[in-house]
Amino acid sequence: MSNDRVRPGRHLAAFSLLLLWEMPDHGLHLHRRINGVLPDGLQVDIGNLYRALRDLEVRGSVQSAWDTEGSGSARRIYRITADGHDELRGWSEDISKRRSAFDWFLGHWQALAESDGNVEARLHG
Amino acid sequence: MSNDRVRPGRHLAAFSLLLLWEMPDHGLHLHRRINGVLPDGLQVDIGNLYRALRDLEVRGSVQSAWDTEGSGSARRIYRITADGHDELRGWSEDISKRRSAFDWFLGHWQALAESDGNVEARLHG
DNA sequence: ATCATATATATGTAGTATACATATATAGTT
DNA sequence: AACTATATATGTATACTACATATATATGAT
Repeated sequence: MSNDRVRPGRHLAAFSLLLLWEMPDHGLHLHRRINGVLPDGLQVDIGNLYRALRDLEVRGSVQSAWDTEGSGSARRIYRITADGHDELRGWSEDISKRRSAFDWFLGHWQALAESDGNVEARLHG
Repeated sequence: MSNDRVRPGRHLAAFSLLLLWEMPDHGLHLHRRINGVLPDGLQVDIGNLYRALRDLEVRGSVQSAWDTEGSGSARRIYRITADGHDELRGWSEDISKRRSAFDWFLGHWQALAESDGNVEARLHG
């Protein structure tokens, strides 16, 4: 449970769940929040975010309700569920592993680049 | 250049290039080396590795040659090229960004989990 | 009133990546 | 000759990403 949902690449779901835990939100604003924490080059596509949110709702990890209060177009507000917290725990384990792998990669890349003079050349050249 | 090849998910290419920089190798042995540095749950499929190596060769990032010396079946030995080093530099930038995003994710997840008592419950409960 | 723009939620689709299954050939062992 | 291990692949369904387009409502300008 929780972990059998975790598959490679689906980190849009992970970030969505985490930010919805911090605060329930609607798609477009969540999009700004996600892209606010992601670096350039990893920015999320709004269409894919809407799809990810619907998928999360289908599998019960979030619930949504229309919000017609206030001004502007109606917004669908998403909030995380108990199942969503389970899924999120699975994501944290998955992402922790990936970060370890990336640490290994970057450590070894730097070591090789330095021994090859590449980094020295770019830093001091 | 270098960076326009970097696309999400293709980290098999990144790890292959890095390990081939450390040492030229053939597919099956490279497979063992990659899985040796990757944690459980991120293990690489051998079929996908062979495909990744052919793709790398098509775009000029590695070169291969048959090795019929020694005992056993003939092996196709791959070695990284100058273009491969360029591609690898792009990967290191991409992976560095992803690690930052993962750092943010894990930091915030832990903070939320602690404030929610989840981690405390699992550690001391 | 009407036109343009912004907000908000979607769908269409091509290319790529991943997981899991299967195929083919050669070499070594009994 | 049969069996097993090594080595290199291909087949394929599903999923993810990027980029384009569609639809509806609300707001502001003229």
